[in-house]
Amino acid sequence: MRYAEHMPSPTLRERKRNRTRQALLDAAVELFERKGYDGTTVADIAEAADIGTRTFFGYFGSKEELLFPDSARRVDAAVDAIANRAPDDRPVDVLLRALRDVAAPAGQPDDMIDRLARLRLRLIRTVPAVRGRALQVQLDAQRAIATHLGQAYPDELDELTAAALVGAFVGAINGALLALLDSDDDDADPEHVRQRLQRATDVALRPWR
Amino acid sequence: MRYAEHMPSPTLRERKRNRTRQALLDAAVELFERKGYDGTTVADIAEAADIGTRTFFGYFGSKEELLFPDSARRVDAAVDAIANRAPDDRPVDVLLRALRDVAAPAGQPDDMIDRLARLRLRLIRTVPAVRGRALQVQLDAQRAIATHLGQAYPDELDELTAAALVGAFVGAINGALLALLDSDDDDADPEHVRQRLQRATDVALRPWR
DNA sequence: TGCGAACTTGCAACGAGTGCAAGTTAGCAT
DNA sequence: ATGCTAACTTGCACTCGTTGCAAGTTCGCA
Repeated sequence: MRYAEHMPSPTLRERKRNRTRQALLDAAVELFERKGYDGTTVADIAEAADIGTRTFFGYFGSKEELLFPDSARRVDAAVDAIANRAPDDRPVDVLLRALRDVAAPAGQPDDMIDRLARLRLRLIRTVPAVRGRALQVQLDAQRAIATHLGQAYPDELDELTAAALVGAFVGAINGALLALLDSDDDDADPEHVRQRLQRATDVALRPWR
Repeated sequence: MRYAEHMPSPTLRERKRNRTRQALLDAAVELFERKGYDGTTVADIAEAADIGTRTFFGYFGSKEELLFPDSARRVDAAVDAIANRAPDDRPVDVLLRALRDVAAPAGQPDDMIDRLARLRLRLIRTVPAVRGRALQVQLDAQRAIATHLGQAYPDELDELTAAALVGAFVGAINGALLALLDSDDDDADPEHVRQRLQRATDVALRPWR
């Protein structure tokens, strides 16, 4: 598929680097949960991970980036989903599968990842800076997906239509999800929520099918 | 309609305040154009408007806010458009009119507003912080419109579906616009841009007609 | 065993944003 | 007019995110 270069961590340096990176993530999640996002400084996180404050920025470009550590991998997964389409797939089918991979990338369920996901969701709702960053990450993913989808169906989708299509789907899901989040009858039934979401986006996107 | 309280600027204080606010906006636009967004400090802007740096934050909550000075008015216009719908309008029709009002609020064309709009578009493309803020403003507008649209058609749209629908529309337009903007790099002619925007929304919204 | 590249770190600095306290000024009732 | 109050302005000191720079340290590899 193409993640061959991530599997073996051969060099010592690389292993150390990964360990430090993970330590930063763990420390950040723990501190954000305990003292809140704004109540936690980058210096706190660095100290908890036992590195110099300055060094933090060699690992993450900003404080917010800690909350979206795997955005690149997710986009890759979506792009792969487009590349590996079946010959008789329609653009909409491919897009739906790609979007599923962005939302929940393949891999064994991991406690720490789940914890991060929940934390992220809460912070997106409550911290403007985090919300802003989330929207930017989403936009980047959207752009990448649109480009690849357009290239996958050059005859049926010009660049513009591909971008509009992807925008509509992402926007619909995003809007529904947002509404769900701030009409706070929150996370009761994960399955029930999924169905409501499915129904809402189905109605909204019917014209595109 | 409901902007009665904005027309007369009776009190001296209020007039002065408006003047200072406008001076800040003018200074900001001029400086951003001349020295770039990141090359301009809040202190620069305050000095150019002849007020103390500290006072700036009594007028705008942040540097980015300077670029979205009328966001509240725009949302109001969209909400009004929903309230003043014709009895036989379909949700989609209403939504279209509301979105048109967000994009270009009614009022006589103003040079300074046009200049600001162009500057904003350029900075959204080039400055991440501005892009993030723009997305947040858009999201807020989306939320307000979805709520009111849902209330206007309580029988046909539940909150969730309304949110998904609005999200799909906005997402489609946004996606198309984005593609258009970063495919071609020109932005000079105001009329050319308008046509381009028209074409993008046409493509984006075709499926709904 | 070295040598160069990559990494770490402290320091100084800049800019956004905020709380506070002291001074001004406009609005308004008398 | 007079004076009281609320609103506004401002400087100061401070926190925090972020960056450039100039050491020093460590690793990979020939």
